[in-house]
Amino acid sequence: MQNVTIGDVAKAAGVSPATVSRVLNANQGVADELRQRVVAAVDQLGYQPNSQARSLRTRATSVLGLIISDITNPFFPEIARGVEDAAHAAGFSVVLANTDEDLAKEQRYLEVAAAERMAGVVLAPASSAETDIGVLRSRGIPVVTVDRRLLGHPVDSVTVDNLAAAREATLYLVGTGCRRIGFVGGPLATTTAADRLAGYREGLAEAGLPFDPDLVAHGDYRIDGGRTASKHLLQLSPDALFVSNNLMTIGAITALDDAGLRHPHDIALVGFDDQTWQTGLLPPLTLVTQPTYELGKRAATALLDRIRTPEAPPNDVVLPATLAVHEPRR
Amino acid sequence: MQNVTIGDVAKAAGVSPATVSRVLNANQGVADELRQRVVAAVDQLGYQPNSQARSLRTRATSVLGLIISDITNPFFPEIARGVEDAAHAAGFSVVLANTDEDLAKEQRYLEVAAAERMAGVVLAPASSAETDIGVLRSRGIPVVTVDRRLLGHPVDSVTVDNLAAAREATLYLVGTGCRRIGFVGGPLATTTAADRLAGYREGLAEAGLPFDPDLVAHGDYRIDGGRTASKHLLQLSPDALFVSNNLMTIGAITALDDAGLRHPHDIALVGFDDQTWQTGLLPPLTLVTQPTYELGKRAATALLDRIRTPEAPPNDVVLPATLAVHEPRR
DNA sequence: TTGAAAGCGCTAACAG
DNA sequence: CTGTTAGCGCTTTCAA
Repeated sequence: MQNVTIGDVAKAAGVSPATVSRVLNANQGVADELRQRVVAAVDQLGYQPNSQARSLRTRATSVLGLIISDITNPFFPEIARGVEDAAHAAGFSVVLANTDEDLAKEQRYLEVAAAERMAGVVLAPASSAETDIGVLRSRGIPVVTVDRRLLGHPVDSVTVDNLAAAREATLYLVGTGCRRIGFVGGPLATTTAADRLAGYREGLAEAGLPFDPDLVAHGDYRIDGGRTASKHLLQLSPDALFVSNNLMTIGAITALDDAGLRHPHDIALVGFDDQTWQTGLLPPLTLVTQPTYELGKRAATALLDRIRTPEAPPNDVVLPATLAVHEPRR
Repeated sequence: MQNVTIGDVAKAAGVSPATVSRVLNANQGVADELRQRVVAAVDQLGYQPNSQARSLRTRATSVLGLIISDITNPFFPEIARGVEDAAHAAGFSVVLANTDEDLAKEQRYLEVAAAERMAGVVLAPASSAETDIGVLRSRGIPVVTVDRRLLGHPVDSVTVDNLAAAREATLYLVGTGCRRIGFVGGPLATTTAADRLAGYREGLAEAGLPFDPDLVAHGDYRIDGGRTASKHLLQLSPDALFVSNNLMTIGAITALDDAGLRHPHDIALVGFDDQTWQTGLLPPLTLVTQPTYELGKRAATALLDRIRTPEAPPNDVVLPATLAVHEPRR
């Protein structure tokens, strides 16, 4: 029972291995009687095809890579879930890897993907310019970037309209009367950070407000970075803080707390990314909300499409991010 | 450049494939000169061994499975991260799968793990009694359960002392003066739910309080389940609610809100699992805190150990869960 | 419609 | 220390 091979099944069914293979892969015609004998033998022996051997022969695996910065960042589990659901529905497995925004680590995982001959990779690149997908490229392994784009390469991507969303959020704050809006940005190596900053600037411009570089501080998309950046900005007594990702929003809340400020009474606060903790807790927060699960799901389906038709022109899917206003009285 | 094989490298280095293999696998002695020629050829050609071929030959893969209920439940990303960090440090990749506590889905993923000849599986079983790891067993694929145990089979496990933690939390509530403590439990098919319930009962007994079955309601470890169960219990006007997992704690908070009750003023609330949202938000909550990352990491190392020494006796690692008291004034 | 045979890329005996 | 050879389990021509 240890290791049933196709040969064992063939013997048990009184046919050749080729016939078993044909039955298993729904190939050609196989006489009904033989087919039934094979099927019977398969589940009598509990046979499961060795996918290594199959891949070796067919030069195709059914494994996708999912390379993100950190599954521990609450933004990513939904993405991962979307990717997996789509992948598994198509008979693919997904291998997860965390880069921690580290280019070297990212590169190592790209190499693993190449060595494993993965069918394709969904990637949230650590850097829009420095991430190098050459290892995959040269082996014909397709890549779809998710959440972030890769500049300079024609790669499929599934992202959100960060610029529009940030612009809208900024205009919303202006609309509630804010004039000195501090912006907590992300690592500029990512397109999300760049786009959100651009949206903030556009919003300001559109409202006729000046852009003050001092009111911008960059964090690392993590709690502490958001806290530090916010603390810094709070010294300049802004009347609002627009924080450009989920974890940094938590950091900002902490910074407000540290400074003895309360939102929405003392200062306006707009964050990014709806999360579980939003439910019924804290004073509700106005947030830019992304269709996270959808992002992952679309990325996976785009990748699967690409695997089927490698030559189609690259495609950028851009989903809307919407502002969810949750401000009580001020 | 498309598909460099070991033969190409051998040719380029002027040696045999076997020698290249020996260099790559740090086998035996290879003369320094040859070794250098091989190394040079490898990175000149950008060669990466085909892991399918290697696995086929060696009958060993470097892929671990991680089968959990839902990566979207904030409890699991930390586990996943712990597993991955340990796995990657040992040169293994990890394939993620979500069962949604569905036995059929779980079974399918176990079969995938078998078909892929994974080196081992870290599993949070959907049911302590009904989950059947026979597919893996019969193929000699080791399993370590994490967070939950599997009853009736000698399987390695890495869990937390749920009983002790629940008992402690219950005693804590009694200590603050509570007498009618409602318990929101999880799906009894899981050992965590059973153990936590047992701990609650022990705590009650130890405090000399009666166990009232009416004060127990079971949810499904998800937000809505927690909300419904809490709502139900609140009708019996308990003076405390002890909620046995993270998502249901959020549901409970919502239920309190719905009922116009405020913790800690109107009712005591103790939850499970520290989470990001705990930081600086809501009125702080007393929580049973688990070493989640550690749980994942230990599970992976236990699995890797088991892969190395399949015959060692099964081992149950039990980590402590601690009560983090965060109650302001009432 | 079915079977025989070759070969995917690698490693492990076995010679030398 | 190195090369030759066989074969892991599968699919896919090619013949019959």
